[in-house]
Amino acid sequence: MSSTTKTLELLAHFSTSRPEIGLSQLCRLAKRDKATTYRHLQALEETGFLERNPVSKKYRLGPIVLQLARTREATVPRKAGVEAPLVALAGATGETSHVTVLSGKTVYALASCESPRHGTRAIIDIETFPLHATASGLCALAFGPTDLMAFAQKNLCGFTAMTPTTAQELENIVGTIRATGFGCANRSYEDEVLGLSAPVFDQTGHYAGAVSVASVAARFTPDLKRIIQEHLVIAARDITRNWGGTLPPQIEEAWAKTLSHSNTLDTAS
Amino acid sequence: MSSTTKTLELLAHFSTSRPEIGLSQLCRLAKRDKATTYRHLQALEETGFLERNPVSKKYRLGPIVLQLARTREATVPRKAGVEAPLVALAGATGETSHVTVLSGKTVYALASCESPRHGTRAIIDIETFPLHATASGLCALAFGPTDLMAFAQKNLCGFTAMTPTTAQELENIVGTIRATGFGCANRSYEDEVLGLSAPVFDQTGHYAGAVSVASVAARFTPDLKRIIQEHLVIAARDITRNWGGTLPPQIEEAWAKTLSHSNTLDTAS
DNA sequence: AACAACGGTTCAATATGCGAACCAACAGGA
DNA sequence: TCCTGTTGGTTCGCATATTGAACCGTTGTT
Repeated sequence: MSSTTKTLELLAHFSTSRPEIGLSQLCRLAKRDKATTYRHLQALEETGFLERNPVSKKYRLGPIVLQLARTREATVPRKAGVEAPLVALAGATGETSHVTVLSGKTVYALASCESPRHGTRAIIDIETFPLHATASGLCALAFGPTDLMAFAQKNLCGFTAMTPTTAQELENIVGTIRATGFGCANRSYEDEVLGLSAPVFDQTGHYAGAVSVASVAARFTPDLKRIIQEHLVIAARDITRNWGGTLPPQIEEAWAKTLSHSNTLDTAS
Repeated sequence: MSSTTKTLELLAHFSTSRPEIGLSQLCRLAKRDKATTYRHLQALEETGFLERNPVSKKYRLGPIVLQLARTREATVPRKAGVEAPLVALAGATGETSHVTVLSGKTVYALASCESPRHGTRAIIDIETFPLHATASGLCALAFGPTDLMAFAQKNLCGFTAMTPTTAQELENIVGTIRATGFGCANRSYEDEVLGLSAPVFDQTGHYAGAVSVASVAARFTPDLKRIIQEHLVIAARDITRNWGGTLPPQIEEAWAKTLSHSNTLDTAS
């Protein structure tokens, strides 16, 4: 791993829930040496990726990332095409909805939207999604580049008792997803959360990301599952269209087939 | 210069006007070795800062920057981004300084900062600034949305003898502001106050607001004007940067031109 | 076929990053 | 007051990761 990679990985520890980090704290989070981390922080500071909070002396993200984000969005307008379908999806299902994008071998959160319908709801506070344990990640394995599966199988860490930890388990799950057209992660990443997702495609015709609904497992029913799936289809179609892509016919067929007899499927599928 | 710094500097070459760059092209732009640049690009790609356009094979910014921007926006709201430059501006000019934002057709005060240097000083105690009579308002007319002028001309109320009250007067003033890059309101809102302002831009590339200095007219001199203008430029650059924006080149050009021969201009300009 | 430009790779030399150890400042607690 | 545990920051010798000239294979143009 290059020095640059290690440096840039430090930025992943900043989030809305932990927006400012001091040197020692970051060393613990990243499990790194203090001197090294300090030099890394200095490099990030002098390039504008981090700045110091003048009062707390801690480090926080710098203004340059706003600049880069604007360029990215101007280059690949993704975020703008997601807002409306996402709000509609959260409203229709009453559950937290989010969109992820696949870049290289990593699944990133792009946007998320909570529904106020229930007091308890799933919170999407991670930046990158494990391939084997989340609905979005499984969707990428099922419909994304074929070399992703081999990569995922090298890192089958268990998050809950339900997390698939063998290559065979994972293959089976992905096979089901290919057949149904919907990613499903039943308490495999967090104990109380059940995720459902549908793939989204871009103008190159490749898998681009997934739109997902994270439901509280305790209130999940076959009825809710069907409602979520129906609206996932709508959202996936909308977003795919907004991104200039088209849905492969086999995806549409899988969806149609799944929905036509979804009442006969149980929630564990 | 560290390896990481050199790597991160590569990202600066991506912009809305040049959103995708190939290896050789980037080597020329950055005046770097090809092998080195290639490794740098790989580091940026595996951390998600860059991704390959699957059709053109060129590099472009990755989705992770959107994530970082969201965190930054949540960490440092707009108001926080003006504090430090505003204090510096007030300190350097010895005059009351403030920042306004344009929202719809209204110019609001966002923050203000007084300097203790003089016993008499301008007090910014209004919440919204008239478009045709204040430096901030005139700045919005000169660099903001084009439909603002028509709106302003419908309400040319006179505050002092110097307030422009005809559409033609206002057009002339705004024309001067576009040419110089600085808003100027010479006793047109309050009898004893002369305001100078510079525009600030946000991540959308649009006019976002103005940073201004309100000076007591009686002690205004060409020397003070020049000092204020120089520090307005610094503050406008800083705030624009903190808000994730970039200054249009024509603004920078206008400033450079104005400052290069400001000693030949009188205070009434 | 010749040519140029492209992305990508090799390898010796050395610049660069590394981390244990160390400093100074600060903040409770006894 | 001392003691202890923080914090951010620095030093220095060693080892290795980084460097760039040169090279390679492919693609597209003339």
